[in-house]
Amino acid sequence: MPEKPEVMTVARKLKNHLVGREFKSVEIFHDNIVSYPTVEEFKEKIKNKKIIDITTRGKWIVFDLENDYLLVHLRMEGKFFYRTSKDIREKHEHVIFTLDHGEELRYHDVRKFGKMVLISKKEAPDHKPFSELGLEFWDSELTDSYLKEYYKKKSLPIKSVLLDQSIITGIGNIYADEILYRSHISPLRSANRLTKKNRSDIILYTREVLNEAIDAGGTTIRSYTSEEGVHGLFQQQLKVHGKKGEPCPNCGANILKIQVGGRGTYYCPKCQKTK
DNA sequence: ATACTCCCCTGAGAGC
DNA sequence: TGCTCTCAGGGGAGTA
Repeated sequence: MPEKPEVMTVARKLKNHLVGREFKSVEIFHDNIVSYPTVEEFKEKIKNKKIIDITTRGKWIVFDLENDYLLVHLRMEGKFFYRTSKDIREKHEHVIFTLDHGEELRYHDVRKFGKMVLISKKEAPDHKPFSELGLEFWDSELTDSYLKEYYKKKSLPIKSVLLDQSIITGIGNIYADEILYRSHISPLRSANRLTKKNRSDIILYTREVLNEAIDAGGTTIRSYTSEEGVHGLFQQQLKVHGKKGEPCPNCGANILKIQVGGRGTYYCPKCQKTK
């Protein structure tokens, strides 16, 4: 389940291999992966597009193609592999880009949850998904007063609000738990009842957790691995996520697992106070 | 406007 | 062994 650190790791690997190359054509084997424009337009527009750069915005991988952006969201299990036209297509390879030199970039996604968007740079800023993404965690505009403006309208649990990509973008289920643990805030607290100190801690520890995870190359958990060198080690530094029944590293209390907004949520009931 | 529910999709793991 | 059931979850759509 790639979040910002994993997406950045994948994007960096792709960049090293693909900048300066060209998409010759593309084959789509599962139409729902392409969310914009139509599949036919997507196939037509991608032809002979040179890859200038590869970056990220939120959890999206951004292929900079001169006049267009190709955006890819890996969702739960999306991965890229390099193959050649001689390799038979595997069961879960749904999109195959033909590059030069007979090489192919294949998008593999067991759950078929991933999404791709091909959009001109001109219309991109006012179009989904760019138009609905909040601040990156490193943005200097991410301040207590910025969060306050959003949080004051939110009675939802802070865990759910951390996953709202229109406020801070890039946080997913694993890092949300870790951020709240370090902030000593219960995942169940309503966002509009947080103190200024709570909001400042969220910003501080969001940056701390995500930067540490990036340094570790991301988190490798459950099915999420990638042939393209994403074998992150941050799972070794997780304090609460996935630790149900284990002692809290801080106080020794049993880590609990609950559901918050339909998401599995791990926390220490002693360190992370409800008020 | 916010918040809630359902849905997408498949494989892993539990229970029998 | 092999079957059926439940769960995992980011985010979009539809509805209250």
